[in-house]
Amino acid sequence: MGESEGSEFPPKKQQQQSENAYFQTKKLARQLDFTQGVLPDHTQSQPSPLQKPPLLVSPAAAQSQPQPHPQSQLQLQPQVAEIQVVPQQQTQQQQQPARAVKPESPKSIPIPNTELKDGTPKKQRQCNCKHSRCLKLYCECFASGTYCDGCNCVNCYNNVENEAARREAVEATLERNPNAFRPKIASSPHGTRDSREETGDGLVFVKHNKGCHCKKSGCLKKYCECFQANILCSENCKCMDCKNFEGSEERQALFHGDHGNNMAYIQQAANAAITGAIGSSGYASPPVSRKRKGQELFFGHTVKDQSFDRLGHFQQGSHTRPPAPSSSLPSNPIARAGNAITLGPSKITYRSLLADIIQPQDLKELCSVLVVLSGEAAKTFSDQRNSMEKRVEDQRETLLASSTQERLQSHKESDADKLLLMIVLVQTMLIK
DNA sequence: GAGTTTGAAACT
DNA sequence: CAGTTTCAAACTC
Repeated sequence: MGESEGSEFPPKKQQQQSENAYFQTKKLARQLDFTQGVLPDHTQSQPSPLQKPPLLVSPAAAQSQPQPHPQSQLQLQPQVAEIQVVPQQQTQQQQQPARAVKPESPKSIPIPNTELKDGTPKKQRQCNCKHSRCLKLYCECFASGTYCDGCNCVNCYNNVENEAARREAVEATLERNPNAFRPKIASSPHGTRDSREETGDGLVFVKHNKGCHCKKSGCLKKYCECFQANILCSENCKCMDCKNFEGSEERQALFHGDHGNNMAYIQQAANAAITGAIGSSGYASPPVSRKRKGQELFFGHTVKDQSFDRLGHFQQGSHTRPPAPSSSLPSNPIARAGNAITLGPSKITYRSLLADIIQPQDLKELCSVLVVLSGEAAKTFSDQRNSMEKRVEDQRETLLASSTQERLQSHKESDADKLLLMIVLVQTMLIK
């Protein structure tokens, strides 16, 4: 058994099945054809600016799950949400209604696994697979639906040249798990963008679809998929000794670390908020370069894991251990219910990425900054198109209005996001 | 950079 | 479905 050659592609099992399942898988493959750009008609899907493109779905999955962003039909789930500043252009794009997006070429499939370091967007991440031929989910590229490009992998089949093998691998993978390429982190059925929009409170429901099964990491290391995605563990998780829950001291210790003055950090967080990275199909956090000491960014313990699940019991941290009286509804010391709105079925609520960075008192300052900036912007554009000026003025007015004491007193965490967004927008306009 | 740890994915 | 093995990323030194 020659080691790296060990596994066959397709695996024997699949080969055997392949005849019987041929037509079925063919059908699947059609939808999964990364190279074609022919999209099934999913126009009923709602293009959600808040939702990253999930995956190609099997027919079954397609039926049972909310439809992803059209683009997703070709782009597999991005592992990471883009958090860089999003120029208005992009915003507009996001707002565009469903439209079939056709990849220019296979190479376009790769999702910008934006890796931000100091605010600099980086290229798609590179895998280092040696034994999987990059044809299994072990491979991040494959798992995210992208071709390997510039990776350090060995014997890679995840490329155009080996499209056939790749396709078979995709089929096999889907056979095992029809949702294999679907986002692991996604808004819950109750937490689509609609919810968020409707509430106006920036609520969003995010959790790991399968949940993690961590045993030793306390769910506070990137081994943990939830942690890596910057979300709290949920009732889906079966982890042990979980510390990735709202209120966890260990967890808080992580992000009360050193990102204090890191503008990039703030910007990223702001962008995440802006782009709606949270709840996206992709991870909400930048994949940050590997080798990081200490668990740097915890961009927002973005999600608020509300304590009760539908059955009235809470899991957080409990997936953990001693059979806590789960039925007795352990008073959840954590759920700092500040904004902990009880959301019925969904126990996760959106929480500002900046909630722990920007304090209530900072809001006023932010307002001031924005007022000044918008004022400058207004001047800058005063001799330009009236519409532009008006726009800025509008923003300014909006801001001023929102700066009232009353507003500040009843501020919500999401205000920080909005303020930063406005600042970014105004700055962008000024730069232009 | 090498070695270890970890947990998801794959396999039995 | 549970247990085991394989794998590659995360992490440590």
